[in-house]
Amino acid sequence: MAEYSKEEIRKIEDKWRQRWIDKKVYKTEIDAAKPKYYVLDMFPYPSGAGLHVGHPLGYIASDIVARFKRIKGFNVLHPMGFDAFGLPAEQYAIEHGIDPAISTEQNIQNFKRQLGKIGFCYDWDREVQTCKPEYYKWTQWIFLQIFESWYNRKKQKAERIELLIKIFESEGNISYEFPNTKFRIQGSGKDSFTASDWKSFDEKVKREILMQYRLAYLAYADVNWCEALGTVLANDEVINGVSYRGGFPVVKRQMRQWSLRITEYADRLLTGLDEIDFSDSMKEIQRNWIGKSVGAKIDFQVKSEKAVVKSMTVFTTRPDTIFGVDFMVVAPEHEMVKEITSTAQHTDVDKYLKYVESRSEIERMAEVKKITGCFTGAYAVNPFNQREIPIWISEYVLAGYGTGAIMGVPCGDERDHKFAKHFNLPITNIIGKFYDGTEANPTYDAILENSDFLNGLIMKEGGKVVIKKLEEKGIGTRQVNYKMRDAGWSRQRYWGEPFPVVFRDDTPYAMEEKDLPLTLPHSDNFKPSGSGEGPLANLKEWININKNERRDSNTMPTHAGAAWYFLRYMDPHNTKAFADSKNLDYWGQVDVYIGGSEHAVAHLLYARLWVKILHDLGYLNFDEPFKKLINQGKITAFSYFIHCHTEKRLFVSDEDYLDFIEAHMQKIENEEPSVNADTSIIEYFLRYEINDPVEFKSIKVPSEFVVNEKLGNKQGFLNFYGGTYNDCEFLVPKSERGFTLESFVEKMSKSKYNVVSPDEIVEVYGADTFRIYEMFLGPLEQSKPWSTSGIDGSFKFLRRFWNLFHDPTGNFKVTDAEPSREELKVLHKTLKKVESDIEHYSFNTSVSEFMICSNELTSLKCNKRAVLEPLVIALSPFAPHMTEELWEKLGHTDTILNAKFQPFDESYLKENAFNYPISINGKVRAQMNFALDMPKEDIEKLVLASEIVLKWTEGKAPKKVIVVQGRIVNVVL
RNA sequence: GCGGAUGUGGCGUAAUUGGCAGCCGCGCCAGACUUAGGAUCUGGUGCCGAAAGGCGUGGGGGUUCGAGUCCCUUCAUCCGCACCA
Repeated sequence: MAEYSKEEIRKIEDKWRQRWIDKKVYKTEIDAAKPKYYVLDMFPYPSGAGLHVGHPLGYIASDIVARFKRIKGFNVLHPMGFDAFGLPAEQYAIEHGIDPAISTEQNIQNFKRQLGKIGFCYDWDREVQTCKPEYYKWTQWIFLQIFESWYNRKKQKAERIELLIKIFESEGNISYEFPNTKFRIQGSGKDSFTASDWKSFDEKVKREILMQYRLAYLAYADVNWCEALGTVLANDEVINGVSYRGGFPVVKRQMRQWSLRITEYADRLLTGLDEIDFSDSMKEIQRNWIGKSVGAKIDFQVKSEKAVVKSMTVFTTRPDTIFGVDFMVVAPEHEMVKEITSTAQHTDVDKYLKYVESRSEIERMAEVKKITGCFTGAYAVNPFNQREIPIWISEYVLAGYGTGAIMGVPCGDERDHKFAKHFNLPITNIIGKFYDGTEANPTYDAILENSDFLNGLIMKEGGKVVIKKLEEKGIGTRQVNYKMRDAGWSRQRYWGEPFPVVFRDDTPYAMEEKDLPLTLPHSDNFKPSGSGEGPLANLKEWININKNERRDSNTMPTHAGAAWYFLRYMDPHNTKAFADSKNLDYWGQVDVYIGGSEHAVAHLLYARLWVKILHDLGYLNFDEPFKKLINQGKITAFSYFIHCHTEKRLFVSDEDYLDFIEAHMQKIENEEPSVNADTSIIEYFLRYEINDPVEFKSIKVPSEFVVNEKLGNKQGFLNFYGGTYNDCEFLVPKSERGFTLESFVEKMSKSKYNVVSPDEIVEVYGADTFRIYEMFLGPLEQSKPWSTSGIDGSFKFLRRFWNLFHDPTGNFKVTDAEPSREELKVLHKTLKKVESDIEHYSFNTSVSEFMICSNELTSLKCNKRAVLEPLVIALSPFAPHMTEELWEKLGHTDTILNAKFQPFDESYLKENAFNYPISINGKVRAQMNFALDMPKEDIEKLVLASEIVLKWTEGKAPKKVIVVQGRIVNVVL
């Protein structure tokens, strides 16, 4: 009748999925009476390939948490949406001429269809799609808030730009220097102005000055220009000098770009990490990316022929080593290089600059160990002892970090030391025996020598002393530097949010809120202009509003939509605000955020930044978006290959192939095979006149033809290659255990023929088995290759659980009989373990516990309601369909989602006796049962008197007896 | 080079945080049943050994009555950053 068969599963799962939709069981509303819980998945980019089995891993985990929290009495927000703007849809459009809006919509429908089959408890009424005008209206609106604000360093928070204007009107910028210290006011050429200066500036100059302070600003900046993609890439989209997509070369180029002044938030992004629960590695990646270093900025006087340049500034983290400076190095791109180069060095410097220019980014990165450089002929003067120090240029100093100039301290810095040795520069030792003459020592513990007023001081203390002296002399100060750059926010792309600004006289003005959204115009030409402007520049009537007004041809990066989507879920249909405060205050921070670690820097930093800005501007009462982050491991895939001898037209199994290699290697090494080598395999292949394993080629076998690591569908495989191999013979494997294939782990990808879609698994086993199996694979955060071997175990478990409620003929049979103490113990043990495991995101062990429980109840033949009902509830987060069906069969009319998770009762778990392992010298030799409250002394006596212990002690008194109550007894001889 | 993580049966993994190493599942072995299925059920299964017993958590050393767990050292693999002064 009602066996847990594949047909029955399909019926049950379809039935409940439909009913959940009809009854809107996942609809979420604010409920002040309940504590809230916000469970968030990183929303997917809807790619054309659809979901593969890796995607749902995190979604299943978060779904379990959401359902669990719900039956624990929380009001749970668990939404889903789509990160729908992005490059692939646009590239697809360029190749196939299909509007990204259409292909994206199709992909989203496909994703939703696939997600719908797995039984997730998303409230789809709250779905967001970042490419929808209703949504990106608010992305643009938030962008404008950022544009209309500046960072008040004194208060360490963002404020409205109007406040800054007020300050300028009353005192100029005396107390608020330009964030970009190189900026000079047009006309005056100065970097500061007074209140009356401000009033005298015209509109354009005022706007330009304000632009220097805005948190979203437009500026010429070195950007990563990728010729092949015809666009600018963010730093995190460039890997080893090539684009992360396609691997095309990337060069530096100056462009007028929008940027977010994230560097102002560097410190808060850093300290904020202390109050959120991210993994150590994730925090470390962010810290690394922010790259804070504390040190000093020091001015050195410069002596050069032309004497145009009076001084240079270096950044150092080690001002304490000031007397160990033997040379200066500036970046080849440094602006003063031309001015300070002496006539004698002119040719050499020119030659060197040409060489540096000729080197691509990739070469520079690949050859970081290569030491190059050139003397400029100029000198810097050590401000404390007037020593003249030669100024060099070298590519190991980066123009973009610090001041683009360093002081070389060869005894303390490894790179400086190598440089000095390479160019035969003298090395001053200021750390005595800590420097051995062959290797730099970056210690902080040395007592300084040869260091004038620092002599005798420990290095750790020296820095402060030096900074104080520098400040007295007015030639230096404490300085903090960050590796992190401001975030480039413009993309020369079509498929993204247009910037809600209007240019008048080349100056951007914010659009008014009532005119938002600035919708993305329809286009048939998605190709970038290639000159640096995006495809929107092709739409002349859109770009040029009128003679004096122009729009921005760039769009925002995908990060924009993703930087705040978790806020929109709280109030997704609001047309008056990005979300109202009632919703924002109720749902607050995301309690747990589950997603991949690949978003460690970009997405998570931008989301944190936007929340901090919105917090500063008074829209949010929290300033970190995610309380806890969990990174699910990647699911990789096995790719399979078959060994083929294309000339002899033979296929051979991996097993035989490996034996052949082994025998072959032994033959080469020993002239003749060793005694235990299997020589028959060589003879076997000799029959086909095959002498060497290298004659075989590996041919890809798409994973759909593979069953349990073996070739499962021979004909399918042959058809896949269109009959090319139909004449090939399959050598019968020696073990006769099936045709094993060569396999290794790769990323799951359409092009690698190794993608496994959840659809096929759900089709065969049902969603519940799929969910259980993915969780049972191992710890959530661990990466693992996908393999279906073993999924039967999960299926069998569910069937066994189902069978507890049914008699052998499949009739529902649950009794109201009193459960035995033993049965109750099984129940409460399971409830206890499962609850704590879910709280710790240890889903594999909770599945394991359910298996143990159902095994035990099966052998107890337990079919009692009092035991089974709480278990159905407990299992419902993992297997929602089956448990909902059982719940109904148990006579309930409401959904199991509204049931209550039964807390375990410790009293059922209490034992009064314990089976002590008795170990002798740490080795367990026996078991003895004693009452748990039996005093140690009594246990000791009984143990020592026991036959087994007497056998080992041989009558001698033991040295020591350790009795740990409720744990173990150890007798030391 | 720096930083983070991980090493346990044939495989995926577990071990109440210092207390019986190998739970649960796959696979494998044996048996039962049978409508012969890639089904189901029962039992077994770390390695060596006939057994007694011995050996076992990447290797070496240490602390401890007791170490997969703590400390030192070393090796391997994966991930992130990488001339950041």
